[in-house]
Amino acid sequence: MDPVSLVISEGAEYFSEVFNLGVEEAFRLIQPPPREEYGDLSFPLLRFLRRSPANQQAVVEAFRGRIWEKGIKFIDIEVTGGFLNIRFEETALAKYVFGLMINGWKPEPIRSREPRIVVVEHTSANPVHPLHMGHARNTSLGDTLARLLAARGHRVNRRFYVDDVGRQAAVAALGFRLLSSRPKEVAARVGRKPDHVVGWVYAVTHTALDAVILKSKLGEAGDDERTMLVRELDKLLSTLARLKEGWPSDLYEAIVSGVGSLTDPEAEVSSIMKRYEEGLEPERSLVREVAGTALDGFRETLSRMGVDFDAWDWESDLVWSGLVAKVIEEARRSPYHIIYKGTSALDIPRIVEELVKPNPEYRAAFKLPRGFEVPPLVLVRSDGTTLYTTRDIAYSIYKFRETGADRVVNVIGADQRLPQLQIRLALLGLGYTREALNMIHYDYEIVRLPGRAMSGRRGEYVTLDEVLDEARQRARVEVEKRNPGADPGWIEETAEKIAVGAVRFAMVQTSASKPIVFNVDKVLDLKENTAPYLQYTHARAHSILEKLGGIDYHNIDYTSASHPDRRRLLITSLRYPYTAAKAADDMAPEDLATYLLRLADMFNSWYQKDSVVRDPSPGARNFKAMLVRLVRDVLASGLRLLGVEPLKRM
RNA sequence: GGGCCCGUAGCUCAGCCAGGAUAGAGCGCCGGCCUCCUAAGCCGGUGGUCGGGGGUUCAAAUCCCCCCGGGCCCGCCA
Repeated sequence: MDPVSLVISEGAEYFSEVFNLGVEEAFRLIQPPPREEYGDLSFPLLRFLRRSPANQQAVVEAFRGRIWEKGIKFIDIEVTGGFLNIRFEETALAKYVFGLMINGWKPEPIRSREPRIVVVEHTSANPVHPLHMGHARNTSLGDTLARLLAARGHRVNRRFYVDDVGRQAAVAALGFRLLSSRPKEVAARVGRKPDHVVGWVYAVTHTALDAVILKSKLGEAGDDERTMLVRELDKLLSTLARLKEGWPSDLYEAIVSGVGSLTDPEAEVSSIMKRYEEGLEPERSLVREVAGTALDGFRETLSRMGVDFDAWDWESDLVWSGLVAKVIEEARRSPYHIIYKGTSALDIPRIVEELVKPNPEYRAAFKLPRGFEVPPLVLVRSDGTTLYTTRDIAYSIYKFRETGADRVVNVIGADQRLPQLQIRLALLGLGYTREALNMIHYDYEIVRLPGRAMSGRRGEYVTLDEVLDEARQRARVEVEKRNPGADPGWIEETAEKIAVGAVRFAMVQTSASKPIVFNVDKVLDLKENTAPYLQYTHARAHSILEKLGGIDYHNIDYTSASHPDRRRLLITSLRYPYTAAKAADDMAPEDLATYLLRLADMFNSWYQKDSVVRDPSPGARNFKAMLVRLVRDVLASGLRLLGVEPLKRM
């Protein structure tokens, strides 16, 4: 372990013992001071020492002793302004670290002392339309979280929940039934990406369905209601007109007229849903194929994004295997089971009153809104089919059981906060206490189009595919400009890596709680965007080392470290293992992103005024080269955690 | 009607959860830097009633209360 990480780890342990707080909390409290002259690391002593001011010096001495024991003696510890400040003597620090590097050490996140099994469920888009920019945020966040946690030493299991049982899949299936040809055949005939084809069929079917239902309402509406309905209908018709454009008109007509000729369209959809849940043919094969076709498209896009899953969990399997029925059965026997509006439900309000409120630990864990009032959670529809929330209860249990997970992280939009909370409360009520307490809803705000949200059922979205393509095109122009005559294959590959990096970074760099209004130019302006900047900085560092050829390890002038810019770069680089570890603990990828940008700024600034290759002194040159290598290795490691490919040339 | 999230420089955001050390970046705008390690870069300048008002504290962008603005959620949809 490098000395900085070692001091931080020791410090966390020591402070946690002395001040009687959790190791993780102490770990988090060790921070870089706001101003450089205070030191390299700081700990807010005053806050704790106020209880016993007498032993301040004793604390410092004891801590110093502990660090010395570990062989780190090039360190200065003092207390100023209530903070314990730590400063490293840079010459010895550099010698120690470069020694590690020469022996093959590379900067990596500090590994957790308590490795856990963690499930990260993310993306889980309905298999009825392509992945759009809203999903891009989910995917980028989820995959980055998974990478971060894995690098921290946890055993991570990535899962995609295939939502094929609900109404949406049934609507898409109805569309294909009206086309009376198989989804894969339609996709092949149209010659577009399979998920885009499914998305179009779904949008046309859904919109046509809504139009038909609206028309029938129009007949029995009063005058006031009528004008509103007419306006609504106009909107649907113009949506249909938009959807018609650019697609084979016979397919369009087949769906629209097909929907129009249904005597009871609502019943048609319900019947597909019901028969699918029961596993009856031909619905069973049809819905599976519709979803499977969309999934083929997902996999293509996800693989471009560098995203992989350990498992694809089909919602229908949970139903067909009897797992959902078992949960419903357990619910029926539970003391919290009630009949609500004539059907089976869980009495969530009573679970809150009787289980959560009296228990401080639960109260903290569930963070109930103040005026929390939700109706009971209905488990089954009157027609016997299940509801999404019910199936998700079963799935939540399944995720823990299947993997032996200590913790399950669900990356799901903030709009689903309430249902997610309901599911956790239901689990608690059913006696799945451990699961309820260790299921985390990692919520993020949605990505909106200017003025409105993206809508799958109206086919109103910007797909991830088109954004990636557009980004690649823009990147290609830049790469060609800078590398005239380069191998076209290499150019294409590089442009793709820049495109993916730009998109992923853009989705992850602002904290998840902020809504993003999607702006193509914002994400794709490679100058303004910061992932290409980081890739560029990495390439720059790499090319210096290449130009240099090799480093003579026996001739390094360590006194070079005292130069302020180099010292700052050394210290900042060595904060990486800690920063990445903290980002993993806090599940805050944006912190890592910010750190990498700062480091790159520092490096580029130094680069401009302090040449490596042309330094006449071999000792200084070798020192700088090692420093460049350290920075490059940090950037490479950090970028990989964010799913951004570090480039050697661009 | 109730609840949750967001409001910091012209724009995009960090800092808030765990109150303290002179509020930070990027973009934009203005002015400079490529016979020299990749100018997707660097240097300098410009720019802030931290949405508003109270309160707690030795200390508030940060904690509490009220208000304003924007988004989301309160289904036998997902």
